[in-house]
Amino acid sequence: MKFWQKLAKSGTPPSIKDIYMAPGHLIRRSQQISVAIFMEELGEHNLTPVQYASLLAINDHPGTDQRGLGKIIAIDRTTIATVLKGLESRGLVSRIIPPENLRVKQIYITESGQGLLQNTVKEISRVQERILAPLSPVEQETLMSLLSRLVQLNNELSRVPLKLKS
Amino acid sequence: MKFWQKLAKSGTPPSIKDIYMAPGHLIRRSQQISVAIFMEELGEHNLTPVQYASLLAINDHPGTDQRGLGKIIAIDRTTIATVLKGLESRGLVSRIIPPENLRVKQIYITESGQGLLQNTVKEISRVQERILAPLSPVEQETLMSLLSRLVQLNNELSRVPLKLKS
DNA sequence: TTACAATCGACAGTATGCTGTCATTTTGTC
DNA sequence: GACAAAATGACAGCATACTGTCGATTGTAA
Repeated sequence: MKFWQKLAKSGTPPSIKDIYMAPGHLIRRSQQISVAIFMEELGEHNLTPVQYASLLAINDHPGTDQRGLGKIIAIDRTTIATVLKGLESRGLVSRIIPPENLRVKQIYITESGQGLLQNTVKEISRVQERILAPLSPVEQETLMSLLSRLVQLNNELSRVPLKLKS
Repeated sequence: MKFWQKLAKSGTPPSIKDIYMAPGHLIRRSQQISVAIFMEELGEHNLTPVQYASLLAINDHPGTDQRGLGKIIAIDRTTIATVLKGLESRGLVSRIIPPENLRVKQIYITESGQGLLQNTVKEISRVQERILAPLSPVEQETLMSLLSRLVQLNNELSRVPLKLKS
């Protein structure tokens, strides 16, 4: 029986040490560390994880509108709008209102944006390496596999479910 | 060889499908889902994950100052200050400047705060259950163990290393 | 004791992440 | 064709997360 089940039965609030073993805390810490490593490697390019993921999504799906891009990488509609506005102001991306649908803004990557993707391949690789560095190769595989299942099967629970573009 | 190592060798930027398998993305998604589940269970108590962790830390280490509390749960000095200000305004916590050290604010949990901890034991238990629900009991153990090692060994890499209070 | 260093809270600024709401535009239905 | 419903971008508001900086306070060493 897990410690939080025991606590729930006895009605006792957890202590701090319990928190250190709780999934929510471990996931939050992992995210903090993952972002910190990313910023160490990509900080000189002024790139954040979300900005990078957005650039990649645009590179793969040019012409998609803002909300659509958000769904591809599971980023909130408001957040993706802010991110794209920033990327546009840096000349990495262009937002175009097509004449046939004045509601949407289609996003395209610029040459500058593509150049940035080319120039960060090694750094991106190092980020993934460093995040998993404490684990053995087999353990790394196991962790990725378990997280994949966790994320896929819980997908609809998140506020912004990831929707693959067909 | 991992896909990002192949890409780094060939100098090719990843595609979106690569991202779906990358540690950074999986960890970010896990965090989104974890927070969403927490808010579903605790939303009616107007409690966020960070607010809850802060309350627990204060309950366990009453009288600690703001920065000290942050170190216990790996929360940035600015963020913890904002969180504690909010908790104080809701009467869950009191911030006291001790006469012997006018620099610091010692934090104490109020009766109201302790009551909140008592009234959320079951919900907190459900949060942990639901996050891990897609995995079998053995897989849950494995995941927690791997994440623990990842977080402990990468601890110093994060901007706010977790420091256990002795 | 005086000068310097370290510590702490607070603020400004930036970015992510989410809710609700609004105006505009498009689409679907009668 | 008119009208309601759906879709989209934008904004306000709140919470987390981090950097850099400042002033006030405390500790240390010359």
